[in-house]
Amino acid sequence: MNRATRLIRILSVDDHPLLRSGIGTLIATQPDMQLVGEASTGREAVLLHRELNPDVTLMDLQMPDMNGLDAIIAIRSEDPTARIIVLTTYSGDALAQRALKAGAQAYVLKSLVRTEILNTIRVVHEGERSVQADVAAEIAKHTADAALTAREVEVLRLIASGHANKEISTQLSINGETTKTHIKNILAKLGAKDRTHAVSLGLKRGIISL
Amino acid sequence: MNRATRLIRILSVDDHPLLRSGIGTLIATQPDMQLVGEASTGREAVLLHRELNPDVTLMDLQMPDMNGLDAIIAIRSEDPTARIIVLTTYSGDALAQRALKAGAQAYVLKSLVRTEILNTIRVVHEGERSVQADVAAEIAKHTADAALTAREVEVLRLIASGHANKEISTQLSINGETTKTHIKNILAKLGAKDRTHAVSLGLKRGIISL
DNA sequence: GCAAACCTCACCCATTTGAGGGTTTCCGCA
DNA sequence: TGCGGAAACCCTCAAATGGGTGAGGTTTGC
Repeated sequence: MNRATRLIRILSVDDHPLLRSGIGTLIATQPDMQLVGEASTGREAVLLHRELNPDVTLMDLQMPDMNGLDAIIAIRSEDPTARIIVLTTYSGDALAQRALKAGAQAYVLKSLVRTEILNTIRVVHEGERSVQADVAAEIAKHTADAALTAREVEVLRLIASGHANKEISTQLSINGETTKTHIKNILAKLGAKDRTHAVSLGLKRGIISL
Repeated sequence: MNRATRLIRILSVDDHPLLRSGIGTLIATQPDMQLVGEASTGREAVLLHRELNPDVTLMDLQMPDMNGLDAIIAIRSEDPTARIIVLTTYSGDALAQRALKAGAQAYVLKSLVRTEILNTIRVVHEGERSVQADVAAEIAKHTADAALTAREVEVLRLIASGHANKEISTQLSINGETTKTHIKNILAKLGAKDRTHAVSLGLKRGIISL
């Protein structure tokens, strides 16, 4: 129970081996930290977390197989006390807000200098939430006006893939009119002129990704 | 002249400190390689390359201040024998082709396993052309059919911003029918179902950016 | 000097999209 | 238990989009 006598056990989740390696060496230089596992997909992360029960998990959001957000949800449902720090490339990422809502404790930009990442790990391990100040501001800017529902995000994703309304309706097993309703709501919420603009804004704000 | 007795001196250029760190530790494990410098912007890369004159440079394409492509052009104009390996996140990146044209020797995905990256460094250091040929062919697959003209890229960029055909026509001072023609050509070349899909593909292939 | 792109414009026509209104059902939460 | 949001469905109609096809004028490279 005494933190000073016990290493912070860390699980690192990222699909880029080079990045994981960077995190690994960073942690290796810290006397109070220990890397206990690495995962390259969300699915692996869930399994490893169950097995290792780390103190802190560093989680990328964009990954193949199972994305970071779903992984966070899965992990937190198994272990509501799990402490997870989201690592992401871009600020203004709408996924970040959802990740925090899903139970992540903090949100850190990958481009940050090492010391700030280490600080965040320690702060989160102490049990406090921590979100980068500028990131929080960036998120706040886009959350009040543009909070798409799960269904709308789904539709937006299909739009980005080039699907016509009919195809979207088929894929989601809903009526064509319903698809149009969703799209109208998406355009209104994002302040987009048309579907194409909506995709651009969605990408810019991290609501969807390529 | 004797390679076996001399370390491969490497310059690493990436705006993510964690990724640079990963590359650093990767190289540190290799007896025949040595990391001699790190840069986080294109501008820094040009200065450091001039100062250090490394054997091989690992260069990210997406960076603040000066992007990797411009950095490659600058470096190669100073030193036409410079060996540069492009590191990128996505395959099918149109920027990659331009980077090769600008004088880069190879093109490697960041998500590749470590050994393949190391192999590429060695091969490029040997000065073999085979890599470039292979990669060029690989990329040609994605770019031969999708070589948009300057005008078409301009139109695609405006589409991505959410502009309607009329607005595009006005901005470019061309007839509405001409705009339609350009868009038709864009859709055909990219193999896109509609303008929205074209934007997605354009982003994915690095033809345009947000 | 000619072929090959590229940019430009034109016309026809089917389909898709998006702006206006609506209604109903369900679910969580106060 | 009633309120609000989300999700589904319905209707009309003007505007925008995209496919097909052709055809001038320019620049560029062989």
